[in-house]
Amino acid sequence: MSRSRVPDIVVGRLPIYLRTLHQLEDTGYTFTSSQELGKRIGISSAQIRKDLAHFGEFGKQGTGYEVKYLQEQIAKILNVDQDWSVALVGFGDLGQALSRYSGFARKGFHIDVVFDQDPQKIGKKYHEVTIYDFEELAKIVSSQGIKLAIIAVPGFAAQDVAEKLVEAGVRAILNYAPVKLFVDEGVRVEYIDPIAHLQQMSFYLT
Amino acid sequence: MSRSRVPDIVVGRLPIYLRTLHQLEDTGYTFTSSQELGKRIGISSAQIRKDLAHFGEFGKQGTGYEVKYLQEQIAKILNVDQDWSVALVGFGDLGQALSRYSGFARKGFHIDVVFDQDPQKIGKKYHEVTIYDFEELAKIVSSQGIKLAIIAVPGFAAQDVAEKLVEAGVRAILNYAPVKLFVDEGVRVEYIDPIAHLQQMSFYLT
DNA sequence: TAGATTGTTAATCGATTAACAATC
DNA sequence: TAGATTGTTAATCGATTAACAATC
Repeated sequence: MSRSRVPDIVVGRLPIYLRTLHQLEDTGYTFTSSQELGKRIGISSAQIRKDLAHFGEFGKQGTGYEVKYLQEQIAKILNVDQDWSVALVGFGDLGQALSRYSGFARKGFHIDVVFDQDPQKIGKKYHEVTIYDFEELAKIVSSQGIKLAIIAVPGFAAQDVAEKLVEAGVRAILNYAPVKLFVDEGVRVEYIDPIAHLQQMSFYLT
Repeated sequence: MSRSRVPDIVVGRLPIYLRTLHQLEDTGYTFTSSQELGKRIGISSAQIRKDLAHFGEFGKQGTGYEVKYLQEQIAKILNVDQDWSVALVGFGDLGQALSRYSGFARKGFHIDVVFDQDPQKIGKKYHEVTIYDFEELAKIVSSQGIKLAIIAVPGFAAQDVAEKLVEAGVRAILNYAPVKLFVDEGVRVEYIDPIAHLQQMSFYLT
């Protein structure tokens, strides 16, 4: 079964499944079912079973899924059964907040290098991280084999940063800048845009 | 033409259209076309025309759309031709970063009140914002008629906070906690989950 | 007029849901 | 055995794309 054609929308739900399985585990569940999961996530049980079927068979008729086992399997599928080294570009307000946020590391995404172009910041250490000159990005990212990056620079600079990152070997970018990024096919980009979400919701307000 | 059945996915694209129109305006464009917009956003021109058709006719055959006019119309549709007062709940690392982020206010979403349950923080002022006791949430939110809120509390506390917010009259919630929120029908919830995005992308890494 | 682009309808594509035989 | 739940197929639903008459 080739994974190359698993719909992106299905892959996007796997982290939610994983999260929910952790919550079930914390609550003391040993087994669960597609129905239970669906209820907690807010989708149908059929969708969960169909999603999982893309990757194999993980349950037992009559009894459902073993929480721990399904958790491990999904973690493996997502490649989050290992740690990842992440580059952060941009150390303004947002970048600083992201670098201080412990949630990334707790889930295995370690922000190991940070870049900025401000001479005031370069070379300094803030809360354990050293800021490198943006000029050194190519050298450092490629020598450390970093595949994941977070962009937290102003919109006008984001496309340029993305190109440099991809050039240096980055294959996936989490982009906080409010611009569409155009990158080589095969490089993944995900967007975080809270303003867009607020605007979408304000549509429904009176 | 009833707007009550505009698909949510269409509403979700309007902020992107708006953003792109601003960029075009900044670059000096007076007119644009669905093709131009589509190219910049990465979707088809047909989709843009079809999306806009839900709300009226905004273009001219042969010449396309006037940038400024379409901008104003979409802003009006989204209700972002006015300012909104926003409540922020949770003043930990994330909440502090959000309250310091000027991007919300710049787009008309003003974080006017902040709540936390930590007695160490309550009553203090940080960068112009005063922190209120979580106990006062109902009173303050309802008396100020606040309809929009941002949740930045730990996962285990989020559902409880959401219920209190809705009780106090909040109709739309931007949720940074990694949990599904169950709220009354008619209350909108959007989720910000960078970890989920990173995990989704790591699926594609080797 | 000729070229360009809209708004809209029909065709296609893909995702979700319903249903059920298999089986624990 | 009886009840529960899986994995999977078929039916439904909804979103995207293609195509084109209308018209600036």
